[in-house]
Amino acid sequence: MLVREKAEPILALLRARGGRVTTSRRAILETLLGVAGHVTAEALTARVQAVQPDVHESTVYRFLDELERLGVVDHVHLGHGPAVYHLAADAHHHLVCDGCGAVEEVPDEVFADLRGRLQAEFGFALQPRHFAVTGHCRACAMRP
Amino acid sequence: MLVREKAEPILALLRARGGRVTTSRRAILETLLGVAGHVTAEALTARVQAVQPDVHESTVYRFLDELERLGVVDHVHLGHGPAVYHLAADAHHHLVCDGCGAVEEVPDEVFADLRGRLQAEFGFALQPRHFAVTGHCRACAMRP
DNA sequence: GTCGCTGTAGCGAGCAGCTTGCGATAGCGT
DNA sequence: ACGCTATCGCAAGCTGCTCGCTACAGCGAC
Repeated sequence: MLVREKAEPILALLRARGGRVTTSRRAILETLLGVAGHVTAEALTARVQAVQPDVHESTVYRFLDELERLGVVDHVHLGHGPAVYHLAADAHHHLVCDGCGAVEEVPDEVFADLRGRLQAEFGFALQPRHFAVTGHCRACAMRP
Repeated sequence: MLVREKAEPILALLRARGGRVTTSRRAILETLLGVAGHVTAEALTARVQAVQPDVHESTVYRFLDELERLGVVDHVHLGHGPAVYHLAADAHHHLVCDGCGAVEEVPDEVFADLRGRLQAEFGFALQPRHFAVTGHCRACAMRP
């Protein structure tokens, strides 16, 4: 399983920081690595519990927090619902439609001009990852 | 009181749509008009209750919703806390610092290039009002 | 005025999405 | 194998809103 190989260096990093590698954590990490794209904490918990039934929701939240501190994952708020988690290596930005909720991923490069401008004019280092950028998708823009 | 004059056309609009003007609603609207900038629903409720003690939190939420449907106010999520409400007429965007939580308001015009690009390349009509744009302010960008 | 239809109010309970305190358990360095 | 302590599962708690209910109060019509 490729996932297991990807998990090892992360677990090693965790250990190096004085953390402990438990069966729950291994299950959570491997599940997360096996998911393509976005997952909510709830969905991730459900998937983990399919393998290790008594891994608790709170354990998942605590470990995701830890992984975030290690720089392995990020969480993003796409709208009014739960946050979604994804691998930090897979960095990108999100356009979310206010009308239908559709999510489109866009490369960082699209934000280059804005980034330069905010830096120059406001000294602000843009990092638009934590919240999605909202608007209306092509289909929803047609209607009022 | 200037606020009372600004309230009237809005209340008239509300009435025209079949809504009713109650003392609670008048108090909420006048309080909102008297607040410069952003308020959370909770803070607004507290201010209203200083004048009309038994206006309930749920009434404030319901009326803010209504005002949002009328296009009078907008709510924005600046970060992980409660949403803030402000007058729709006072439209602008928000830069929020992930480090210290500082909020900077920027004119819409700064987003013009990005808007054009997202429109051209993705057919996406940018409306980045509902969620703040995150990053690091000058001070926080200095430190890791 | 006052009648009556119906939109709103206040209240309390409920809900989603997370967070926390706790005693028990299990990693991992020695 | 031992012991320190990080982490666990669990339940309860918290915040920020939302909803269902019944009584009340706008507002148009008479």
